[in-house]
Formats: sequence, structure tokens, C-alpha cells
Amino acid sequence: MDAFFVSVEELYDPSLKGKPVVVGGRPNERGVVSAASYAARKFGVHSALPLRTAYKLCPQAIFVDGHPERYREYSHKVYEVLHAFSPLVEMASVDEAYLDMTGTERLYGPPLRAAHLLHDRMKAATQLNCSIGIAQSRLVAKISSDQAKPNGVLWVIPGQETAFLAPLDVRKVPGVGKVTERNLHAIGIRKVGDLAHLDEAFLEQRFGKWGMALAGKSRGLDAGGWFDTEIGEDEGPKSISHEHTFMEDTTDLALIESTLSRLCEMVGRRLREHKLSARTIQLKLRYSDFSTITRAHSVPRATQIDTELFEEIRELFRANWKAGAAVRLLGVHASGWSEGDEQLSLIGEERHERWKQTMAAADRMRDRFGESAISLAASMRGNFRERTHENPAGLPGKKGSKDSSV
DNA sequence: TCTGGGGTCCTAGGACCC
DNA sequence: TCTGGGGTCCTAGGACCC
Repeated sequence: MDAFFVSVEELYDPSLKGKPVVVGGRPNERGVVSAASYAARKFGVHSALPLRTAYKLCPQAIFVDGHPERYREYSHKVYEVLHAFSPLVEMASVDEAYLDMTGTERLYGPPLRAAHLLHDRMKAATQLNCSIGIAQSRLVAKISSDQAKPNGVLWVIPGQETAFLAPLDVRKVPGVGKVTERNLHAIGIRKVGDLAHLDEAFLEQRFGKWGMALAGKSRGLDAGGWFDTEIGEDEGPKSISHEHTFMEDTTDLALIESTLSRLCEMVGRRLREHKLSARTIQLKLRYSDFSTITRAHSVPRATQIDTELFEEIRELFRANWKAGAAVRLLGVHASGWSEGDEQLSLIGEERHERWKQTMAAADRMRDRFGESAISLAASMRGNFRERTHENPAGLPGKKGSKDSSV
């Protein structure tokens, strides 16, 4: 989808159309640009740019908060259109998908005709622009759809992959970021064509496993990496995490621990939604100087219970925090889903079961009354300013008389 | 420039086991 | 006694993607 977040925001507020729009937050906030309209991009604003920098480049831009629910809603509409068009659909992210069009020629005609048909249907059903790349591999299809933007269709005829890729900057290859680009530049490789001419053995020796994949990519092949599964496969998540950057760095232990507790609640809730239990719990800690550590612990008994997650996380925090050092970011990460449910001591088991039922009840309350309807007491002990700022309409406020706590 | 949040995959070292 | 080889699991960090 083209400028997806911006385009969705324009549907909710048509006055944004054609103007420089920045999605991601207020210009004085800590944060980065999620998406910029094409008008804003003319000023050099692009995603991942700090909001404060975007403001300096384009002070007249309209800054809007992101609305993940809206993007999910439209992502679903996009999926419906695609799925009606061809059954083999794989959403690669909220705004990107692969379609396997094998065997649809009788239905839709040759590739370009099929693509234009889909392009029109997408616009009619969602009012959103998209770009479509057609090729024999996912890699080339993705790169050609990037080249087709905005609002275009591009077909790379079979056999022309190498010729199509050769003049492009290596950075256009998915997986080649800042660092790999720098490393490639250092040995005189700037274009995908330069890469394709290189000896595979040299690439492997220089860049390891990744070098082999790179050699294939330069020739338009999917093999060796993220692209070698069948279209349409969907395994569940491998990890679930939440993190929070404070408006201002803090040394306030009450605020820190209530934030950790809240993050554990968010992770726990999502674990239960997915019916998963995690064995490995990881704390992420970023200080004022941006130095970042992660500390993990694997427990014998997998859990999906907020209080159990929080016990682990608090241990990890207390053992690893350079006491007094101002904290910029905290994160809670769960992974390592357990196969079976090992039994623990009877007392531990009873306690675990009671909490399980409590969590289920809490989740039902949140479904009915909203996310802030119920919370661990530990999540509410800290300073309220952070939370009120994030969710002005959410928590009742400092009086707390209406707060429900476990 | 003053740097989000939610993910995946890869590397590398060490513990531990047979 | 002066030191193997293979495998798995755990942990930490980093590149990269949207």
C-alpha cells in the first residue's frame, strides 16, 4: 500500500489530503516518524526520522498521532480484497502482501492485465492506492513494487531479473541496511549488478551465511533466508513484547516498577489471547546515553500470568540496574513457548490456578469496560503523569477511588 | 538530527550432557 | 592426566524490517 498510515488518516480526515502530513506523534515528543505523506517527503521527511527533526525540516507539516486500530482495520479490508482475488495470500506486514497467481491466467488474463484489475478493485473497495510488482520470485516482486511506487504496476518479465536488478543500489535489496551497505561500499560494491558479478565463495567467506543469501538475491532468488517458505503459511508469533520510552529519563523507582508491572500486564494479556505460555522472560533497559542491555531468565514452569512475569522481571531489574542511573526505556519480552504444562509443587500449582482464573476474569472485564478497567496494584503505585499523558481518556486519575485493583 | 515499538533472524560463547 | 567431538540449551547483542 502507498503511504499506508497517511492514506488511512486522510480517509478519517479528508482535509489532510495533499498536505504535508507526518504520522507518529507531536513534534515535541520523543519518537520517530511512522509515515510521511508524499508532500512531506519533498522536505526530506521520511519514516524513522526523529519527530523533532521532522519538525525542523517541515514546521508547516500536520503532525498526527498514529492509530494502530485503524491500520489493522484497513489491513483487514486489504486482505479481503486480495483473498477474493486469489486464495494464496500472505500478509507480510500490515500494508504488504504476496499473492501466488499461479494458474489464474484463464481467469484474469496475462499478468499485467491481472495486476491492473486488482489495482482497480483495491481502489474501489478501500479508496486506497497500492503498487504492484509482478515477478517469478518474491524478492523481485517486492523490489519491483517498490520501483512502481506511487500507485503503479510493474512486471519483471521472466529472464529479465538480473537486468532489472543490476542498476539498482544494493540498499534496495531487502535485508541490506545501513551496516551491510557500508560494508559493501567499503569493498567497492554499490549496485546489485556489482554484487552479481562477485564470486559466491568470496561473499561467503567475507559475510558468512548471509553472503551466500546475498549472492542469490543479487540474481533475484528467494532462497536462503526469509523468503523460502510457501506463500500462505502462517505460524503464530515467536515472541511477544512491549516497551516504553519515558517522556523524560527517570530514576524514580516507584515509576520504574509500576511501568514494568504495566508492561507485564500487557504481555500477559497478549499471551493469553494467543493461548501461549512463555519460559523465557527478558528485561530491556536503556539508559540516558542510549546504551541498552537485555537480561533474560528461563523458568522451568512456563507462564502467562502477569504477577509471575512481574516477579521475574523485577528480579532481573533489581539485579541489573545501575542504581541511580536514569532510565530512558523499559521493555518486557516473552518467548520460548512451552510444549506441555509441567506440574510444579501442589501449593505452587494451586496458586498458579487461582491466578489463572483471576487473569481470565480480568481479561473479561477489559473486554467489556476497556483496557484500563482493571490493573495490578503494582502497576498503579508509581507516578501517574506518564500514564495519563499516554491515555488521557483512560485512567480516572489521581484520586483512584474508581480504580479497580487486584 | 537526538534517536518508537513490535517483531525476525543470526552469531557467538559458555554450560552441560553423552 | 594437560585434555575430543557432537549436540542442545541458554544468554547477549546486533542487523534489519515495517
